[in-house]
Amino acid sequence: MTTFYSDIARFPVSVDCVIFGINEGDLSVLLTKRAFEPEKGRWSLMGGFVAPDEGVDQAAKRVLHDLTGLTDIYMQQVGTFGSLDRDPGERVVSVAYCALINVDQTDDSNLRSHNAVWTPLSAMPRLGFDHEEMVSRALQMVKMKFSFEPVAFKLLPQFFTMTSLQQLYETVQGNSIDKRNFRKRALENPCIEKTDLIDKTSSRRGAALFRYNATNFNPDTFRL
Amino acid sequence: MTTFYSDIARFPVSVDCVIFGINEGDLSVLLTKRAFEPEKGRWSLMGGFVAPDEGVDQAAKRVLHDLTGLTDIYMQQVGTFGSLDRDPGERVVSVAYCALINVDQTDDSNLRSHNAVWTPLSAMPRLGFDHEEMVSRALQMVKMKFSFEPVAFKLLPQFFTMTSLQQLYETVQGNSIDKRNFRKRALENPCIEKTDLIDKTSSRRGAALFRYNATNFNPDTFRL
DNA sequence: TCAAAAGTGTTCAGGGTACACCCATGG
DNA sequence: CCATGGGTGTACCCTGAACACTTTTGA
Repeated sequence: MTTFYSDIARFPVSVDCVIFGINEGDLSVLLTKRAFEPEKGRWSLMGGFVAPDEGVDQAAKRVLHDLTGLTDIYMQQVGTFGSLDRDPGERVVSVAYCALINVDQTDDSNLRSHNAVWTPLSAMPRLGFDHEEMVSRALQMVKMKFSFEPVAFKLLPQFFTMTSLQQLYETVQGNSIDKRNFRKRALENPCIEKTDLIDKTSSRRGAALFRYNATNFNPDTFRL
Repeated sequence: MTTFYSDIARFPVSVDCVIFGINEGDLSVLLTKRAFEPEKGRWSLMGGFVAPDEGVDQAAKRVLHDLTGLTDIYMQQVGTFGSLDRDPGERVVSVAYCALINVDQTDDSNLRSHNAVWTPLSAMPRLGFDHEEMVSRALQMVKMKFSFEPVAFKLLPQFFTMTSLQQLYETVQGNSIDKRNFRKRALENPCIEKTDLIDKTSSRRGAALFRYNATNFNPDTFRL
């Protein structure tokens, strides 16, 4: 390859992943306790450097995959953080990504070997670098999308009850929602399908299980 | 400074600016004809490389300032483009920014010396690199913000008529708006203030000039 | 006097919100 | 039989959309 650019600075480029999941009913983020300098011993997001033979988005998927074992995960760029002093080790430009995953599908032993822990948003420790800013920006982005895009289902198992879906919306949006209004709105979306399955774990009566069907998703009418 | 990271790749990081303005009534973008390889002779966004002693956001402001002479300009990150092959010259990671400026305030001679031209969105040529994607993403972002944030005023002169404000909204949103409804909504926002000034250039009767007053801006109620 | 843009209220419908009771079942 | 969560319909209000005529003044 011919190189046209000379005399210009080059920087390490990293990706940092804000990974959201519902753990024990709480909206949580995967955090790791750093095993290396800089910021050794502090909690931080899972990240990694972009390699010469991979795109930046690709690097984010690799980091997520190494940590969780998951592939084909929806990831969204949150933003790029490029202040001079954001990394005390060296000047690094970092691209933050946000992922929404179903906690049940993660490989627990893998998480343990990376010192990764699901941490409820309500009990977040201080994070190293500018990772708190990344988390809050990612959260804000998720909140915005929740009403107009079917992102909630990425956090839930394939089959879920209306109550669990509603609780998820209440958690993320931080308010309480009227049950009847919520169910009415939900069922207006053809992509939310009732199945014949019944969940008996949460009540004596049993609750119908629903499923998200992407085939019936209509981006113009979806609303929740 | 101690360096903790070794054996990792380093890349040139660039910024590219999608600069919107209203030129002769058209929503336009500042494009330049590239004077250097790669992609010499093609139209592209104005960009530059991030220097070792400046933050990424700072670099974007510098590029904008060099081109337009403007300072203190609202710039918003659009996203980071990091595909392997996005730049034929060398692998470059680029952060796209979006700026909204008032065309009247730009230094025309400066623009000329940079081969920069205001180009209506309706007559965009093909752009080099992945700049078309950057423009469309930036435009989408502006459209989203237009209703809920007072960004329109960044494109207009300090004093403006209701009609010009409405035309701007119609242009950006791509629809036509009822005059009475628009004016009613506009005046519900205390940050839009009527002045005693009258513009006689656009009609025999003369139109009242309004002003955006940031002091009275309320982020929770603003709507247009 | 006429052309051209400025300015001004009301009506109606649809969507969103508030609200309370019966059902099914396991223990 | 009772405690627990599941499931259902209606009334009202308010916001957003549709709609037409008068005013001013320079040429």
